[in-house]
Amino acid sequence: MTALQREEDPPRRGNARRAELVALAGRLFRERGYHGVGMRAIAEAAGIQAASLYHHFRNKEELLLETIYVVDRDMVVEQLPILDGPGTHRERLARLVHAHVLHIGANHDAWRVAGRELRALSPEHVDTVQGYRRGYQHRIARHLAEGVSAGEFVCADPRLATLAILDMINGPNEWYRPEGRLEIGRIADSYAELVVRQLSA
Amino acid sequence: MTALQREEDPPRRGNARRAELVALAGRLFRERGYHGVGMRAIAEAAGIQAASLYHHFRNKEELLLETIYVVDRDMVVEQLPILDGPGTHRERLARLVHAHVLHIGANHDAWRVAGRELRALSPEHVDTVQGYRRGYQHRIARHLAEGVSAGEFVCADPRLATLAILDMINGPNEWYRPEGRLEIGRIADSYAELVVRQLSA
DNA sequence: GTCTATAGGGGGATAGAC
DNA sequence: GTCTATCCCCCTATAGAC
Repeated sequence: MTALQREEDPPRRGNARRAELVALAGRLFRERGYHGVGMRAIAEAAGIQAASLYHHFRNKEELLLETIYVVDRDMVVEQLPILDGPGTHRERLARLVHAHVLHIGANHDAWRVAGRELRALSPEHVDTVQGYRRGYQHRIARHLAEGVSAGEFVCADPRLATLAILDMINGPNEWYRPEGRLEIGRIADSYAELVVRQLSA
Repeated sequence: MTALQREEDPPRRGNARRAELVALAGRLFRERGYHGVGMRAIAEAAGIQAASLYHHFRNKEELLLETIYVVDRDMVVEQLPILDGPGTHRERLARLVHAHVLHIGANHDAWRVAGRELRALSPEHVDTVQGYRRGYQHRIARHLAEGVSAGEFVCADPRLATLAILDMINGPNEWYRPEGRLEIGRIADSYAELVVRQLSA
């Protein structure tokens, strides 16, 4: 976890220009896919030449990596501690699901990219990101198992139920549109309710 | 629907070689992504030259289209009629979910590609495929609404619940491995149960 | 039905000036 | 920090022989 403070050699100084370029690339990656966007297109959107991007980033993959890290690190570092907070197992799970869906709504460029373009990373970076995802998943599975022991949940296979829940709550990542019928807060409410009901007798 | 009998000019004769090449390309697309596989790589895997592929297919996209059609047409034409069969609303829904998951297990190359590479198709082909998906989705939403009327289901928003269910039962597409811990039939059983429970009071 | 050869373009990335 | 110029590779697709 602390490895993330400086996971790569180049200094992660609070560079506004850099963050700006990452956000810009993230939007293009979401719209056209990582392999569908060239360095020339990213540069053009930023109003500079392709070669200038290499002053800010080692290579194209670094742009993708930074986009994906934002999402997956956030989920483990900021959302997951909800399960260690106060309340019953049901309440804590509902709170996590709610926060998870809101996070998708607030970061949908990066989420879409993280969901689709993982394999475009190098094997080592794929491993790192998958480590985060496994951490998130395992913590939830443990929460379900503990909820079963506490008599709050009914669930034959907590690991499988975790996969089912994660696939469900990650779903809005693919179909949520800010201008659509459903406001993200309402989706978050409904999903928290559906998940808890799924785990009740 | 009948448009699919001959949706493109070149005759869809029962060509074994053609089907073989589609299956081969589908596997590569799954492993490396559509844009990550070149015509040279597909040809090499088939033991021929890249130019020879253009005797069988107009272009690269046709290879992708054929892979995706198999999945999405099957679901509407072969699986969806389950909802018109005998049984209670709960039984029919459970049967559909079960069949859906088994279909993923039996066609996981094509499913993975259909799930990830839709946007690589031309806009017209995207529309056609999305038409199938909307048909599938709307029919399920109607089933849920009818189940509510019949007093079998509890559900505040059938359309949203349909999205939640579909995201959940499409999930194994991303993580199911034939050699993994869970046999596909067991996943299908569990998911049918989870879905029905989610819709019960 | 498969081949060789090639057209024509776009890809990521680098060198070195300013 | 951005530029111009350029390298080298791979891409899809076509022409035409066999």
